[in-house]
Amino acid sequence: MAINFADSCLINRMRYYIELSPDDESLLMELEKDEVSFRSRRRLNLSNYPTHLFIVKSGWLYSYTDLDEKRRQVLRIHYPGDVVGLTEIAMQEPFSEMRTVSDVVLCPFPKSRMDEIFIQSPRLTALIFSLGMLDQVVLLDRLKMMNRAHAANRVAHFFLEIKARLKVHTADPGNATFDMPLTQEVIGDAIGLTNVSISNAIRRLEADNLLSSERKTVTIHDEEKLKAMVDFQDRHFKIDTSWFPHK
Amino acid sequence: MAINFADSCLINRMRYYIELSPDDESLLMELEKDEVSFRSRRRLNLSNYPTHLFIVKSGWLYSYTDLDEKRRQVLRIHYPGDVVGLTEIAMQEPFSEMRTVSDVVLCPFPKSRMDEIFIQSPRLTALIFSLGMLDQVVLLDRLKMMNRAHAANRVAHFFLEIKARLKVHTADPGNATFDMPLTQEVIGDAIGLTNVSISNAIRRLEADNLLSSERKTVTIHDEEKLKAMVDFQDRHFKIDTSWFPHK
DNA sequence: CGATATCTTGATTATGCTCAACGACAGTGG
DNA sequence: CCACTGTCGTTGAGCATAATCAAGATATCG
Repeated sequence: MAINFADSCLINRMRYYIELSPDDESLLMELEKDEVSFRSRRRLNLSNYPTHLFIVKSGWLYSYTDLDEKRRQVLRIHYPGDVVGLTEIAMQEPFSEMRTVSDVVLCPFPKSRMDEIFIQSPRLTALIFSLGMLDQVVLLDRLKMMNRAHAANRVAHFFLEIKARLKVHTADPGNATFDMPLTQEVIGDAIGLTNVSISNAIRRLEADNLLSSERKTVTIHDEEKLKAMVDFQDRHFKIDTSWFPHK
Repeated sequence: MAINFADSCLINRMRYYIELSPDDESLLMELEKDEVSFRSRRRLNLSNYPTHLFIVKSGWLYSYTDLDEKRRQVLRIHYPGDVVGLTEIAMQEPFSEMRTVSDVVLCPFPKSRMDEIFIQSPRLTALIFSLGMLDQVVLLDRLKMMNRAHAANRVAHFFLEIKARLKVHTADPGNATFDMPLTQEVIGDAIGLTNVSISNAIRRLEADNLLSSERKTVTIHDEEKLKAMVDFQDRHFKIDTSWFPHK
């Protein structure tokens, strides 16, 4: 019955940043008691969970909103160790829909469970708050690229961000090659381009020998050069925990 | 010596959403003990406050990052009642710069003061957390407009967002006319257009009799029509507080 | 009042969009 | 095992929106 700590991506991710007390770990494990599985490439019907948040236990999924009949905005890509729904915690009605990219296992828990964390662990609260704010910074980075960068640079930045996130969220050792199960259409809807432009951009990046992409994987050939080219900052690698409560 | 509650935009804004206990109010008032003033249209030098956050007591300012020599991305507009710097709380180094739009009074307080709130008031913590997440939703709305909407719609959406925010942040009764001290260049840098395009877009909106803009004010002529046109949602008006801790 | 910042308007250019057709591939069922 | 289907990625032609460059008009500040 005891959950192995190593099984929880969320706990591993939290541990990446701070030391967790046994109490903190129990609090987090409590959130992953239940599991629900979803098949690949399905729209999630979460009407059974109107006031729940979800921890991603395995698989990729993304949230989006429709704009008109043919266009949509992909808001966020979710990886194992993410908490899905935090962004919407203040909303009375859901404002986004979800789709799975691969087979996915989610752990639903009610919003009100956040209370217990807020009440029992100021230190964990500070970390969750910080990670939420960090997501905002990542969003601002994306906004910046959308507004000002050309297609190829947007795509390169998008891939670098995914690589940086995978490194913290999973046991990824940081290899040059990593999984990219998203279709070009989804990437386009995320960074504001059409699938056609994504295709052209990737081919241009390949021609310049900066990266290559085949069969749902991406290989970064010269990470430093690429980072410099798009002014990429890894927001996940290190955060400021110096001000956290000590308890 | 006693601060009048009504003097604090932040407390007023918080009160808009939940009832504050006397302890909560003291916690918040503690944050506004110090004041620093800045002149209009200045770049803020905050190197004296490397680990501080700021409550905006009066005036408008904005944060931005430079992209290249000639372009920058305006990240956020800050109004009275905002907490500036929350987004960067997890960053070890500042990632944005600030400029005042009008004369501004800020109340600086150290990051670590957030601890006291986390430790002493889970209810206030829940509210601050929710408002942070709400900012993310607003950011996602903006991202959506940037990626998919044409110039005029972006500008209209931007104005509607400001109007909605002013209503909650200040004692603004929701008049059709409101202050808009930002230059067209700043607006452009915020929503990813050049000053030229902003000018054209505003003139088109005026020609269509949807709004008018003169001398640093904007008047919305048909708010409902405009909201429908750009699919605007007011994220500030009402938030879900049902799950908050009661104490 | 002069100096500067801001806004307006026009001509030209460029990037990405739309529309469209084709090829590669995976999954399905006969 | 193979034809069938649908998704996904590639490539090309023409088009549209906003960028750039530039000059003139207006407003604002000291």
